[in-house]
Amino acid sequence: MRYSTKQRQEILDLIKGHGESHVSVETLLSDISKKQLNISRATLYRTLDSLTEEGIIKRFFLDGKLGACYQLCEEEDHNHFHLICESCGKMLHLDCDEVETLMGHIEKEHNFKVNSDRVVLYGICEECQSKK
Amino acid sequence: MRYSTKQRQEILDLIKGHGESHVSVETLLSDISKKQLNISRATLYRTLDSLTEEGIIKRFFLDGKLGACYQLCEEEDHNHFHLICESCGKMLHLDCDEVETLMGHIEKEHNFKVNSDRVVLYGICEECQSKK
DNA sequence: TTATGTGCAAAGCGTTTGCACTTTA
DNA sequence: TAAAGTGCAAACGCTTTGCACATAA
Repeated sequence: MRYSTKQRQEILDLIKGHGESHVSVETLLSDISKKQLNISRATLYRTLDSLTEEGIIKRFFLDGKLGACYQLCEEEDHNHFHLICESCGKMLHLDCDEVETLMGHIEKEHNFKVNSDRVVLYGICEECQSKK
Repeated sequence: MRYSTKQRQEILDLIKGHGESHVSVETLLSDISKKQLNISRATLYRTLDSLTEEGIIKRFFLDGKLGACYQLCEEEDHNHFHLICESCGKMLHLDCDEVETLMGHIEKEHNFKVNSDRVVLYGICEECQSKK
């Protein structure tokens, strides 16, 4: 049985506060100190682990960036990919027929069952393209 | 100017020995000790860094797996994605029209320029599917 | 011979853990 | 009050770095 503690609730709120985008542990620690919450590093890590195990948040790593990032899991009733801008770090959702087509193709023709939840396409977003 | 040393050559050979698949630092260290090569950890890490900077190999992280993995960069004359099996770790190449279609779609309709080199789709390969 | 690479050991840094204490249900 | 969570500090594991020595060009 899992207890609902103040720390757990506050950590989840912090992550929710970042909406759809990912948060690093570093950011969470700085959020914690800014808001003067009493949450130790150990509790933060332990809570992130259990939230991940429970499927409430998910963990991933950005190439070139040290340390894990987390974000809320979404209700998935259909496949979609994520786009992450290599320049600004922004995350976008890619949720269209072409994704379904590719997934279907890979499953049928390549006999590989893709876990779309984990698919991240890196690149450069519109804004960052026009900046240069 | 970059020197061509015995260690550098041996490290590159080890990576080449793994062909298209990725190698962890841990694996390289065990290769080194098996073959009784005189290469220190520090040199390994420094060499991996410089090979990465030079674009000869590339580094990436697998979710859930601690530590970096490396693999040879390929000559890319066309876009392709990688498939990595979450169960056995095997890497496959996905190089077909559907990838081109999706890339074109994302670029035109979503104004996002995908770096296909970094795209990894995780899932379960044919063999591992039939094992269960 | 001088710029670059190497080895060693120590330090760095994100993360985990042991243990005593606190809180939840 | 029993099971689960917390805080602290120490430990861990991967990676980086300072420094003296070795090697390539």
